[in-house]
Amino acid sequence: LTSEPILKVAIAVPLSRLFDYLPPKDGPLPAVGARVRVAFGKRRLTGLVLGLAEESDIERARLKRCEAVLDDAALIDDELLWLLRFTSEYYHHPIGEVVATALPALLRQGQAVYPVREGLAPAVSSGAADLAALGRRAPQQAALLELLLDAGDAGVDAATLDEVRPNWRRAGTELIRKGLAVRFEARADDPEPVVAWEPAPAPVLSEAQQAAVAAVRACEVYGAFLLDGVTGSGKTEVYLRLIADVIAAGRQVLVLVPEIGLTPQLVGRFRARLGIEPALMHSALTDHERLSAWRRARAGETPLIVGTRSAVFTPLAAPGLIVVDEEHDPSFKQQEGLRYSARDLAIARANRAGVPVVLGSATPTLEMQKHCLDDNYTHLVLPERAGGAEAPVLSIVDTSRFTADEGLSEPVRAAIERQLADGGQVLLFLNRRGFAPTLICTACGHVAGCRRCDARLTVHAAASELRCHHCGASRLLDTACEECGSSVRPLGAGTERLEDTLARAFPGQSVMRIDSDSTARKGAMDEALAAATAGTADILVGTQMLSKGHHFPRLTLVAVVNADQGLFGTDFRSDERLAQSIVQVAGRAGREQKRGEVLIQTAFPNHPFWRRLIGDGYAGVSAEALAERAATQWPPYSRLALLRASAHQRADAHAFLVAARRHAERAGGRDVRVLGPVDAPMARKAGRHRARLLLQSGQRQALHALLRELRPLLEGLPAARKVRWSVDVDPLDLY
DNA sequence: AGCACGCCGACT
DNA sequence: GTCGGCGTGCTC
Repeated sequence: LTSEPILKVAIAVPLSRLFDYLPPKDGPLPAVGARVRVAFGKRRLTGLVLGLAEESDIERARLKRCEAVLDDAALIDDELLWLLRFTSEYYHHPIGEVVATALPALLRQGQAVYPVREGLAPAVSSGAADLAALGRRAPQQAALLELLLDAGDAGVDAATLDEVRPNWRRAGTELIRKGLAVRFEARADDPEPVVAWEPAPAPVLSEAQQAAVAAVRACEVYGAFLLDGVTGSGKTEVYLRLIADVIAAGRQVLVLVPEIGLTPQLVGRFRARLGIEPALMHSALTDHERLSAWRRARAGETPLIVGTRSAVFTPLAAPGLIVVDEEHDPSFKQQEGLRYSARDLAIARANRAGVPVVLGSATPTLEMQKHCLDDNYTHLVLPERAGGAEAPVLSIVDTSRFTADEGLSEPVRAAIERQLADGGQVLLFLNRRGFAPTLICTACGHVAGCRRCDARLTVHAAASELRCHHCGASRLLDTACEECGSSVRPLGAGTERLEDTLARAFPGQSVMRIDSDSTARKGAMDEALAAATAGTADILVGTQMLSKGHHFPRLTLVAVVNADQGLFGTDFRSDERLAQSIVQVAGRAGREQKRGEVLIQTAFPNHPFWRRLIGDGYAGVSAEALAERAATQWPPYSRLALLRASAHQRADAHAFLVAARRHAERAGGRDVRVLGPVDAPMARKAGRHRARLLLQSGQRQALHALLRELRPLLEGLPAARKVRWSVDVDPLDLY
């Protein structure tokens, strides 16, 4: 006689362990993957059963019994459970919290997967005769019964009854007592999916597209494919053929996109070409909409799921293909709490499910290209479509020769004039908000700094303020130097100043600035974009937020005002990002019959980066970066982990990382290196001091083993010190 | 994370 | 005399 099994339950607390419970007093054992309601401390919480065990570290007598089983079968199947466990292990994040992020809010709160439909139905034996018998003596009951008989065997929902006969319950109880009606409770299924419509005809594929489709089609198990092609090269068409295949085979496709708001065209094309309504998963859904989409995906009722990063956790009854569109987009990476990369999890999931994963991008990340070089992934290249718009001319403007005091150099000014005279629209891209990034004293050189952190303050002229773009602090604009009282001068140019300069340089033209300051008001962004698209604005000044997703038909010139930021960044991705954003903005310059022009203002015109970009475009830049990293940093570069800590007290964040570092160094014999001093300047943001420690290893296993050892140390921190920490794993060490 | 316990300052 | 501040510890 074996003893009762023990339930291993994941609970949403920041502890990386499972909690043991005894099964409920009566009723069947919960399935692995089912939710249970448990007492946890003084609280009642919903947890997910992740396993059954014979024994527990805690003696049985001290174990609590779980109070209720919320699902009569597994809510989460083995495939998805594996992904949740993997996520927890890989990102060193508590399993309960991973489960919580993966579940729709309503399920996390313990609601039933399917809403219950309750109502009243006529008893099989009842009929017109009973109606007559009730007669005038019981008119309420008679009327209700008539309603039920009209509805037939299926009966009527309580909700419907509430509407047509608000006081039906009294009469209903009587009818039930008399055996004339029965109460029913049934699972309310989701409505039938929208009837398919006639798919739009498919265009003829280019040779490269055919080859790409054939390569993925030939893959009947897991395989990763990098679909590399610029905008307009026909990536979507490749997705469409593959998706259509998979759906025809009765399986499901999961498509991850960076931001659903930016991809209405993509969803529209799916709809038109596939003749089905995709299920959308994104943050703008209500809890009920999200649960409904989740349910349908899980039941296999919807063949196509399109969603943003959290959609990687959508359950799939029959996965057949995973697509990650714009693979390089940073929004696939969650930057808070559980720091997961939806792209990497999508790859892991495809691997586990034994299905192909297609990663599309015009500017693929270095790590994906490295995988292709190593033959882990298949590189599918779509050349620019013949007959399409010609690629724009890129040229460099040397700001060490042409001064660009207020953001605008003479060659750029001349180009703007030329393009405007020709009826074109101009976009100036400057990734720096405000009037000027610095306020400097003309006498002593003092720079206005933030009092809350060590960043310099940005001048916002319209608001007459100095603002810290780091911690958010702001104060009134100084009229004189706070140190010596001499006059102060704004140095350098932000979007606000550039807008000013342009308005003065081109008096007759309309200048429009689009950045997070100008679009802070609700709806302002849409208005601005509408004006920009319609062409009512001749000159656009914008930050990063303007770099993607919008098409301006009249645009012929793009000027990258300050291109040097990305050139010498400390972030190992900064050059990659710079190339990506230039390629992105450049891709939008030019209209029919008119080749676009891209001007890049830089003080380092001879930097090899520009030579490559102009010569070979993004491929050249990334090839160079790949070669350079292969020579200097790989393989260690391929296994990185960033340990982040933040605390109210600077000393606390510091002490924490010192402890982590000491531990890491003791473990040094196992091929893990600690990079960067803990004493590097700590940023202050949102009232917290943040510090980071970079760990590097040639061996994935060794790095993860070390992080696992660090976990108890991290979790054992006194809560009162308010130290928060997280681990970033980046990113080549997946498969 | 939440929640309770526990010990020290200003108050219905 | 208590209410409540947050430091400390615990959660199967």
